[in-house]
Amino acid sequence: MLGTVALLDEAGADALTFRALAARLGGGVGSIYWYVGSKDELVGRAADHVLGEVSAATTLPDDADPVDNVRALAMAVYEAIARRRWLGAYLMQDFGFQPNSMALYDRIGQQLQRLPLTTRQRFHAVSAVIGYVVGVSAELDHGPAAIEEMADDEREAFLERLRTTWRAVDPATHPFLAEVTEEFEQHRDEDLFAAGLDLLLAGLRQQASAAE
Amino acid sequence: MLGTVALLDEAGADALTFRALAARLGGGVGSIYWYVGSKDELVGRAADHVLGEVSAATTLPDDADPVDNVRALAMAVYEAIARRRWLGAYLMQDFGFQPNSMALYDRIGQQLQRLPLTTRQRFHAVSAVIGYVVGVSAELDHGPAAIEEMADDEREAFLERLRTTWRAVDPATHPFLAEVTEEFEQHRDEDLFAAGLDLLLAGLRQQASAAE
DNA sequence: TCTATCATCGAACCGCGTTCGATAACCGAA
DNA sequence: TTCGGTTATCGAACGCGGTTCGATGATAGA
Repeated sequence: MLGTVALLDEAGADALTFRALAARLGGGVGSIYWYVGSKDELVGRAADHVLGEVSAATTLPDDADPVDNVRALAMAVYEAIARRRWLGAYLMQDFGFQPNSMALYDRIGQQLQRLPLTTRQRFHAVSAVIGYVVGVSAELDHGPAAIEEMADDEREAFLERLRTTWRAVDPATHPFLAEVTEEFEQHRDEDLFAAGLDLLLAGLRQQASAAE
Repeated sequence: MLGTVALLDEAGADALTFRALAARLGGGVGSIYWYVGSKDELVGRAADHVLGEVSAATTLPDDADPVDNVRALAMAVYEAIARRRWLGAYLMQDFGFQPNSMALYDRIGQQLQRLPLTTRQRFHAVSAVIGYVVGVSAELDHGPAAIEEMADDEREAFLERLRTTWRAVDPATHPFLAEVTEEFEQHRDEDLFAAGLDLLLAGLRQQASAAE
């Protein structure tokens, strides 16, 4: 009955208590502990499960540019985390310890094996990409990113407070904040993520081409 | 008495319960709530406080390369989070909402204002750097990074289990993992972080030079 | 039919953040 | 001096959530 995973995944998603989960399954609280040792392990498994799905749903053409393929994978993972915010926190915890996350690690690495890099450079690059993707995506889970879950008036109050804070900064002491205020108010998180990812990948491309 | 901040900061650090904190201060549990509305706010303030110290302790020469200066700031923040792991999680929550984190954001941005970039490019770059730094650093807090806190035998058992897991991967299905196993076992987290940061900054340099 | 493993259950435990009402200590005003 | 109100402190009690535990039923091989 590790359908628990799929259930927690699709149904109530996160913020799900053990008691609620047990009730939904029509089972007892203690039963869950026969299948899993702790809540962390449960959610960790669930996280790895959806990660497997994401990876499986992304096809990487052999004749495509390796870095483009890496980008495709990274964006897919980002979107998955953006859709299910709870993923981020748990991927941070144990990326590299669960089967599907290791598989994904390897899959990105395989793409880089087609580039003229040293083993160390590949190791660093893959770690950087995964660190960036997971880390930045996880930030969505906290702070302002929980905006969608707010009630309308609550959200409006929050945004208003945010705007007030930003407008209150002194252009003399914080010239850069003043410059990008407008950008900040209009930005889409996904574009931000993609732009940073492209910077990272540009650095990687440069490293690869430097070695011919 | 916001010396609470410094106390939680230096003394017990994280994993600190309200009751323990109150006891250490020789005060009552409820007293804390007169100064602060919630635990999140308390730790958030503490986080922003040390971030301010980190920024203040880092001098950026006006005649130095802007990107080098950004790198120096990023490394300083990384080291601070590496030293006090609890920082990462809280910086993720409210970076950009507290004074010192906003100031740091601006400070990085000011460096980029010396480069020939569009406002949007600067906005993306600063966000990417901060996202990378905070996100990747925060990953230290979870998972294997808590190694130092383990008892000796516990740590040894953990490392052994980790090695076993990695050695068990099939080179045929996971060729990349097989290639980097050795690198992984020898790596230092700080080098990993720096390597990824340098890739990101290389991409940024390229973007700047492309615009002359 | 007996027995041992598998599987389930939910009451109870425990630690946590948080709330609350009581209570001083201080201070300007009458 | 006295009084009302703000400032500041306290800790018992609440509610919630993960986890433990012993009991109990199912299932199957001997």
